Amino acid sequence: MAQETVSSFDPVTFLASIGSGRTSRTYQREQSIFRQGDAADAVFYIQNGKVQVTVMSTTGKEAVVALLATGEFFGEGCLAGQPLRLATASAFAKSKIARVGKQAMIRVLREQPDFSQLFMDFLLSRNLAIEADLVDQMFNSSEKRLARVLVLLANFGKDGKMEPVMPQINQDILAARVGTTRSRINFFMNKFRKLGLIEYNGGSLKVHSSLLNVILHD
Amino acid sequence: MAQETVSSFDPVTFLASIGSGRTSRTYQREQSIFRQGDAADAVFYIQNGKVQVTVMSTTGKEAVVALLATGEFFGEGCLAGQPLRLATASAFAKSKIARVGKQAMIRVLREQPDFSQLFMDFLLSRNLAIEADLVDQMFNSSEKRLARVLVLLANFGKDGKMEPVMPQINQDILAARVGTTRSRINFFMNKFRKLGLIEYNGGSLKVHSSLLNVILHD
DNA sequence: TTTCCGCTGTTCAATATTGCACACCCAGAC
DNA sequence: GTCTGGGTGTGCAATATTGAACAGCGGAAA
Repeated sequence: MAQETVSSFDPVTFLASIGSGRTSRTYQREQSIFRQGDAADAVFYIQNGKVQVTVMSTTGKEAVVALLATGEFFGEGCLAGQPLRLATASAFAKSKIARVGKQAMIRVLREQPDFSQLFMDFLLSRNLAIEADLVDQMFNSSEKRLARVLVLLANFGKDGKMEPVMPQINQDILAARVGTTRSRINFFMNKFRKLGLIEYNGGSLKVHSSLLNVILHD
Repeated sequence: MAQETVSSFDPVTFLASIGSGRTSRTYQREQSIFRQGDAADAVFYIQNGKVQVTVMSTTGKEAVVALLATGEFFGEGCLAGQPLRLATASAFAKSKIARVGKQAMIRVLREQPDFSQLFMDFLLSRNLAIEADLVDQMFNSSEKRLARVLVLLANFGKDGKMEPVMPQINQDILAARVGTTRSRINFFMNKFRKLGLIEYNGGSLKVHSSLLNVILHD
């Protein structure tokens, strides 16, 4: 269901025709799109760029719940009746984001079967991704989780190519994404480097996905 | 969006009218509906009962990914293009389950806006639930996770009433749901009992949700 | 009744993880 | 050049968690 329909339909062109209820703007890196606790009254669509969704705990810890790329939605929780944002979304790179008001979104989902299907495909794949993250957390040690995240990042936003990971990734961000402390991340990054599974040195990071898979499937 | 539409529409009546492509049958407690690795070619709907969805790791560990009740769907991963089941679904209590073939489901989603909306509402709320589980795993210790799971179980399948948890819950199941070992579950269950937060003794389990919330918000 | 079996209670050593420290490196600001 | 801040490399004690025992208990089956 997923792939076929997505390619046969251009959401950007479609979104442009919605008229009122929709706006579009550009965000710079680090700029927040909405913050945890804000009123939740719109859904967003990434026309271009990358967006990070994080949750802050009451104790100050931060967790990266999703890292999304062009063609993905976020903020859809409001459609399920969430009055407030449960997470903070911010541009991870310069991004062009479309905003569709909740009421407009509901109307469009009802009236436009093609768009509805596109959105549902997104929900389904997002569901799989979160579930995979959850299972990963429950089964694997932080070492394996880091290996998995590195492999995911190496392929993130790239068709099938591999290797260099986005420069804006640092050990703190990895810690939040993996769900552990920077101590641990640093420890394993050095271990992986010594083993030749990754390469880095201040400059950007290269990941040898095939090698890291060895860690994953010990 | 969620509640209003769900109540204005009866999926069972609707499902009965689909005709071919849909079947319905009863499962006894513990009976599996599909198993991890099976071909994924249908979506299921709980007309009545409770269903548990679990994932087995390659190392033999088991994780409970979802515990679903009347009115919820499962096996929807196949709509996202999953060829094989990633998890095992089994009846947690005697249950009446409707099975809708993948093709029939796709057709119905396209042709029946009401049903499509119902299903989308389910996907949205399921998304929130999994995300909540993920965040819980990333932030909280097993003690807090157990407290949270107990509170969720106390309300599971009940309107707003409280107290007695399903009898079929044992410490192994709790361990798989919380994502830890039985050692740990046993330790905290005794701790909670000593503190008067829960009551049990071979017989069934009673949970004092309001008291357990103290643990959650230490 | 006796046996068997599933579940709970309890222990414990081996590991994994956290939470802090503090030194170092380096590029950009001044 | 020097300062400074962000990121990295270490180390380490305090905790949390695992994984595996083994005993006891009570109901169901034989």
